[in-house]
Amino acid sequence: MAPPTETLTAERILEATEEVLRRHGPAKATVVDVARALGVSHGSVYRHFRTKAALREAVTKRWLDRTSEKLAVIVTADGTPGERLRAWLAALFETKRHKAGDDPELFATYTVLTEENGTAVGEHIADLTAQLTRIIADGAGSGTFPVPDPAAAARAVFQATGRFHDPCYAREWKAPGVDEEFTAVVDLLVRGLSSPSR
Amino acid sequence: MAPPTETLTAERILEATEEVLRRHGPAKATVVDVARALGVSHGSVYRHFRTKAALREAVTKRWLDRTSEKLAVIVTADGTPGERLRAWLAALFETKRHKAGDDPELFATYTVLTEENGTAVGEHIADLTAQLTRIIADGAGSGTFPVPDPAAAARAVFQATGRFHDPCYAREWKAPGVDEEFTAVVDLLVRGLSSPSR
DNA sequence: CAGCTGACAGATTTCAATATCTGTCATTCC
DNA sequence: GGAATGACAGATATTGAAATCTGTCAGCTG
Repeated sequence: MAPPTETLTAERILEATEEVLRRHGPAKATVVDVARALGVSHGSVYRHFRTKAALREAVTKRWLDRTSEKLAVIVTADGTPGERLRAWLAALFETKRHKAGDDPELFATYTVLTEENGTAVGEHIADLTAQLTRIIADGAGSGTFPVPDPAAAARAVFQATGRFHDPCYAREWKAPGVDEEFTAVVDLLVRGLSSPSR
Repeated sequence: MAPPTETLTAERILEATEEVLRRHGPAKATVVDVARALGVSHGSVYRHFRTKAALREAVTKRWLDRTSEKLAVIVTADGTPGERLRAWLAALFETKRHKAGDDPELFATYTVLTEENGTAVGEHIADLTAQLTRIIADGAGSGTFPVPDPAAAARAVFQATGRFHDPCYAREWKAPGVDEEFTAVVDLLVRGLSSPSR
């Protein structure tokens, strides 16, 4: 099916793995399937990834990184810290909601993968909170967000908005009124960050 | 095993059901088990609950209501709205964390039950946000919390603190530093509620 | 010789036969 | 007569034997 003449690279294996996951789901996607899709023996896959778990972790990381990269643009964009904070949170919500809504099966698949890969998720969350920290630190510098510890504030904001980005709430993202709820939470948080009484 | 001479009541059945759930877990707890524990035939259980699902829902509701009742006390307690809000949120966290930590298996069991019983959970959440609304409305009346819509603010606060009461985060409640994270989120929210700039 | 293959052992999954459970109801018991 | 029983049909769960998969490695191939 895939051209078997190209050299076998980790990237090509990851590509094929994602395709196999999309087709078969997380429970039935096997290394043999991946090898078959690439027209090679499964032994060759093990040359690039020591175990099936490592392969799944790599493909998970790849998926999470795509989100991080998308959001990174907003961190350094124009606008006040307040605008960027709102834009960043809205983009995070929108991205996740889109992924969950467009291809629910693939999203469910990756949700399973993230559950079995605490490390990759931890790093992803660290990435995202680092981005948030930069925005809030900008606001701390300019006096918009008079917070003593931007990193702690970023963690708090990230956790408080979990309902709008954590996969465990995915099924509620299509309910009517979520957008109002999202706005209400973000407003409350921005107001909290902006409050000078510290 | 249980005295078979007492009259069979819905409450006794619920009691026995909780015990069977504790022993066997959500997957292997059967109506026959419950009947056996009560020393009656399973047909008798069906006289009080139309289906197994109804029985499980009733026992779930009972469990959730125990939490609601505990928290209701704080709503009408002494203290400023700010103090009561913090106390209420802390009690909610503490109660859940205790349940999860003391008897992890029973907690896991009830987590499964709540997942299959959207309705009971919805009502429970409605109960809790109503309690929160009363506290915030008090604050709105006294000027402590100058919010235009206490009910909306209550929903936002409840959702923003999900990480500290939603069972899907239970495994993180024993991590070091959660208390600081809880405090950070609550501080941010209280500051947001207290901010006069509306 | 670097990369790929395919046979292999042990672990895991599938599948179909078997057992148990759910929900009903005619009958029994007090 | 109201409450409980237990046999029953269809649905669901368990089990163990057979099939498949994971991870290794000695040897093949270009």
